[in-house]
Amino acid sequence: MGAGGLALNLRTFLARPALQVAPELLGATVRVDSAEGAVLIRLTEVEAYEGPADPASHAFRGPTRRTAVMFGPPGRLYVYFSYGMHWCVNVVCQPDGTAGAVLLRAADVVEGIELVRRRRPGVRAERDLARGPARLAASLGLTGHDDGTDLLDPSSRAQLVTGRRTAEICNGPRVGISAGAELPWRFWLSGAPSVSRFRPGKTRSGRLTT
DNA sequence: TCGCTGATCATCT
DNA sequence: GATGATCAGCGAA
Repeated sequence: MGAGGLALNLRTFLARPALQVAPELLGATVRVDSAEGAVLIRLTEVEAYEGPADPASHAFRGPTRRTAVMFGPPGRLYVYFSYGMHWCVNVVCQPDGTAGAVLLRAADVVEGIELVRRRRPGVRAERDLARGPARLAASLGLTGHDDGTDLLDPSSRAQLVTGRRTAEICNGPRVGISAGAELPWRFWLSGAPSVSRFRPGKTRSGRLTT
């Protein structure tokens, strides 16, 4: 098959608002190669961050040195350092010149689980390996060094492969933000064991439509 | 299972 | 100088 054509379709797929792209990324896989081996994960939870219109987005106040990648072409990784100790990974959306990104919040490890366990010693449950944005980044071995990596360039060590969804999609409020927290822009696969347990709002009966 | 807290630093005001 | 798209560990219920 023509890898170039596939990449072109993916580019078009990603050059849309994050709100549209985010739910469709669920079930897709991300592969990251390294000297130690490859790790393959299947996305189970994501969050949409739009551009300047979204008060919770890093792009809210326009482009800065850190957020420059978000304003560039779609299909690249936006990796940022958070809370002084964690890395978080986004996939850039929207056409070149417009900001938007999808935060990768959780995933199931499909391949390379031995390597992931070496990277995350002390984690027992398999579902916890990549549950949460910082854990996901750690599992993949991604850091600020990978900021700007083009997921659609075959020579990149990180690759995005669209996949078939196998479960229903749920949505709800985003996690860990103050502004725009009421927007239901977090999406996850129903019943996926690796989905974050965080439920902001403290509503115990936070049952979302099936 | 839930809720609180400390750790720790790049980025921006 | 303040802030944060977080996590792990702890104690209480």
